[in-house]
Amino acid sequence: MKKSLSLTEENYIKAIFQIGTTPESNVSTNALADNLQTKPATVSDMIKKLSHKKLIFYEKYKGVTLSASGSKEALKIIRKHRLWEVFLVNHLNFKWDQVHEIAEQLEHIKSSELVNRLDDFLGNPTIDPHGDPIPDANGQVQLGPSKLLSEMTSHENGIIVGVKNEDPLLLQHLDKINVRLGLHIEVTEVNDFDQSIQVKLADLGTMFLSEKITSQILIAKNL
Amino acid sequence: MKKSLSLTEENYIKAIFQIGTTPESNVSTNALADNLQTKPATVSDMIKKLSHKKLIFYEKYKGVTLSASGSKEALKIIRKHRLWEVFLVNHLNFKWDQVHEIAEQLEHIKSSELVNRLDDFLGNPTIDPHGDPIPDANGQVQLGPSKLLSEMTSHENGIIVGVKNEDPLLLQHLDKINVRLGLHIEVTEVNDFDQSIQVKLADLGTMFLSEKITSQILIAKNL
DNA sequence: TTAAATTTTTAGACTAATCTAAAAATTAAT
DNA sequence: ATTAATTTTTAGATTAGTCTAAAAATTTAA
Ligand SMILES: [Mn+2]
Ligand SMILES: [Mn+2]
Ligand SMILES: [Mn+2]
Ligand SMILES: [Mn+2]
Repeated sequence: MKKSLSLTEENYIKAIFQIGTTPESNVSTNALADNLQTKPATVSDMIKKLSHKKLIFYEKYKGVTLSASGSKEALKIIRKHRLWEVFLVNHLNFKWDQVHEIAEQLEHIKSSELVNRLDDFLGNPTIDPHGDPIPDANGQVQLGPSKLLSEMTSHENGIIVGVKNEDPLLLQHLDKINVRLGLHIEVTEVNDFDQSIQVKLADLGTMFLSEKITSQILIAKNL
Repeated sequence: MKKSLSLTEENYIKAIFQIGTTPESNVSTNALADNLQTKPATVSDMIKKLSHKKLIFYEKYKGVTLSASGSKEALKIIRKHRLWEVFLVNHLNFKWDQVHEIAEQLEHIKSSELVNRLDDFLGNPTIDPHGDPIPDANGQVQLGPSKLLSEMTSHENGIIVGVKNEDPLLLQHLDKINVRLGLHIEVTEVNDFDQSIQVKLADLGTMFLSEKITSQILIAKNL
């Protein structure tokens, strides 16, 4: 039986997964240090360990990518994180801006039985409170097509399906201006100078959104 | 703001609380080493640290007792442990013999907001699945009078209100012989030789119970 | 009340995770 | 194509938590 990952190792694996885009872009030492709020020297050490454990592929000075077993571990952690976020919002009445920090702790609880029962208790949700897809017990994620609101042009429309970032300040702001998942949105005007746009939100009227915000909002085609 | 306790420190504080009886019996180094599955030398070191942090009172070679702040911390951890056990049994359909290990992890999740919301979600339970009282948000526990089944004499009767031990093998055995919390029990005979007793359980008829079992079962007066 | 047994503490060492400072390799700019 | 800037790795320390072995204190027994 292979020994289970330490909390720190889990956080590295998750960070590598989340920084790395598809397909396999090599994740740099500095990017990891940044993401994990640690120093490059520390990352270099940990990378050697994870590489030795065959969780990542590593060539000196070339960055890392997850191996198959590394990806599997990452997906398990992300699954737990997102299921717990659903629990916190749907059953404990937390707001979507309050759950990420707590889920950062809960995602490390080790018990596959617990995760699967939690999944059932929650009704096998497919997305978390921020619109992120929840991997199933086999690590499969199904992810509908979507694009950033910042990439849409005049008269394009769709449904708000996610936010890319879980910064509480962003989420609270979106709450305040009534931008929520599931709402229909239509771009009415794009300002070429600063990329700010005007949108019509469901039946709540029109509003202006800065590029800082539109670059964090995911829209799906309104089929 | 005082830095929060490490997972290890929390486990020491909890162990000291649970070993120490009322009033303040000094908890020995060996008892702690035993309970925490570690070595006396390790305990000696940690004791110095906890003493320095004023969580325990310590005199060399004399054992330790919790300070007021130490007790407060212990009660917070125990509250979390027991609330999570209620969640696991009542909402995720775990059996009472399956929850202790998982609760050992969940009890270290740090968020008072989470604990209090969980408490409300569960309906502010006063006991956990093993009959142990759950401290409230202020650390208050209310504990009805009870005695061990092993201390009862012929014709005494009462209600089964708790088990002292969470060993899965004990709990599974109690399940198998239909010994559950809330049942009425009457001692029909005590065997002086081996302290085994015969009992009448609710309307399930009579059975024999060894001292090993009766010494783990708590009975309250049937008022 | 000495001696023996037990408990507890100290001394010294190890691992995981971290840091700073400096060296080495890579990448970008002249 | 050299040089300069940046990134990454190594070297050497540090802290928390742990261990073994040995010394010191306490408790128990003769
Ligand atoms: Mn999150
Ligand atoms: Mn999320
Ligand atoms: Mn328990
Ligand atoms: Mn319990």
